[in-house]
Amino acid sequence: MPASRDSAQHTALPSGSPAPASVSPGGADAGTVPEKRTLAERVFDQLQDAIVRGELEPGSRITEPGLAATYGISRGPLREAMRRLEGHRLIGRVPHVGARVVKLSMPELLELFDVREALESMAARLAASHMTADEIAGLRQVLAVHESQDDLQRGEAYYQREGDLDFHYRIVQGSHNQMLVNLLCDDLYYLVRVYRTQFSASGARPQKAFVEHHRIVDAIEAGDAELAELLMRRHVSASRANVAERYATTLQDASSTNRG
Amino acid sequence: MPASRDSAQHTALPSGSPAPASVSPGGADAGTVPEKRTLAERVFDQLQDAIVRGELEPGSRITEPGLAATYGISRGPLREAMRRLEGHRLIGRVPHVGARVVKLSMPELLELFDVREALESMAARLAASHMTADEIAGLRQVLAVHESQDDLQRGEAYYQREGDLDFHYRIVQGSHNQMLVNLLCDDLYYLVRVYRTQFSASGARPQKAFVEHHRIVDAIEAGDAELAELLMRRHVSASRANVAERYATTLQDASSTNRG
DNA sequence: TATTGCCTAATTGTTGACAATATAACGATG
DNA sequence: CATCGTTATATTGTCAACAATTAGGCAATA
Repeated sequence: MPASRDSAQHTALPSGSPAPASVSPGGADAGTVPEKRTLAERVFDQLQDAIVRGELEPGSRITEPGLAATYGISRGPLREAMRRLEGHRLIGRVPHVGARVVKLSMPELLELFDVREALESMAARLAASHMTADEIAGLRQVLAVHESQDDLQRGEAYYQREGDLDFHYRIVQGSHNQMLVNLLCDDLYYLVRVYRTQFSASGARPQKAFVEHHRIVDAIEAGDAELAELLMRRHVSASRANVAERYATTLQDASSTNRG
Repeated sequence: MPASRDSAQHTALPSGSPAPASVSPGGADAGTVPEKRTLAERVFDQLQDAIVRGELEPGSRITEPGLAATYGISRGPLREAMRRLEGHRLIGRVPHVGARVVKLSMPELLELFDVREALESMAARLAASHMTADEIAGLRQVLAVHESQDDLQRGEAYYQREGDLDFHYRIVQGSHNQMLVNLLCDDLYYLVRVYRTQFSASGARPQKAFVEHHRIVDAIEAGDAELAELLMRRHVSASRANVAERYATTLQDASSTNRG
């Protein structure tokens, strides 16, 4: 049983939604209960959150005594949490030297997009075959919320970004391939969020993305695996191209500024 | 720097080969040097190897005092190694209960194949664009050794299996996408090896695989990314179908035996 | 006999102290 | 003045002991 005790709780949806199962008692501060989970697990979640939200400077050094003091635990469980973070690539470690918060370079980000393209297109393909009616309904609801919030606050809205990730998240769930779910939801999507805070990436091309999202759901609902795969591949690829182009522009501006 | 201190040393090739860089002093028993790496790293490698080779029964329980005694270390580093193994999905853990060696079920194995299909087809596509002449030459050499050994001992040869993995391994390296390399070489390929020992899978359809391997290299050498991707996808997919069919046959035999 | 409750034993979770290593500061020397 | 070697400090690696939790055995009871 390789199982999956992970598979993060996501769902930025404000109101009640069909949503997957796992509600888990991990939501915010659940009062002052003695906290049943292990210290290592708790501090792992806290550190993961801190890194993803950018509260821990990307690339900054983190020391064990420092963190242990901050979180009020000893170094034992802390080291286990750090080893886990290392596995998820949220921190980098060098033996006898120390650990640093992950700092994505643009090449690495583009690598991430290629991996996402491969995995998410496969997820869409499987989702078209395996997704249940309920799951598809939930997906449609995500899109609805998604758009209404875009009506409210256009542009690089916070909820738009989380909403986008929620959309992808649900399709991956819909693949019913647990290994895929673990890879994307437990590892890659956290890196995506790190990137978004690190580069303070604007939601980017929301209008086009909306249309693409709808087309993908249509294909999934129609059970057209090939089309769903193709559309998702294009969707991620376009997102990647968008980022790459912005980056190229930035580089160009910088160099011209340096010259002038 | 998410870096990559991992990326296992593979290479089942008997003679000297161009091979990638990282030779590292991790080769076999290097005498009686004081061993520079940390205990946690060493025991991680040892446990990983023991699991992959099937020396630790799949699904069997492993206790910390037991392992600590076996490897002559304390529980601290051992727990860190186990946390890492957990991240690589080679063991499953439940808090306060214990850990078990991974045991792949057939559905999980088929999931693994789907993920491989997605990632490796992407790797082949990138390899077609980014692989150097040297790397391609090395790849061809792998194929040569591969076939000559098949001449020697036909069928489910040990080297054939490792050779097959070596082939895939090098193409992934050739993608020059470090994230892809980490995912496949550090995680998935170990699971593949677990499966091979667990199901004592015969190399399976070696002749057909040979031809497919050659076609893939041809496409990569020609720089035909689309074709390389397509061929790799078919190659993995065929392998999956082969496994699935064997499994179906096994099930059928079992049920008819039960009936008869 | 099956079930329930307690109790013992074993294992996991956590801690603080000790040893080994690397970074940085500092002074000596060319 | 720059460079090299030494020392000092801080951090990481490792260990052994203690606390908390779980699983299994055993007796008592319906």
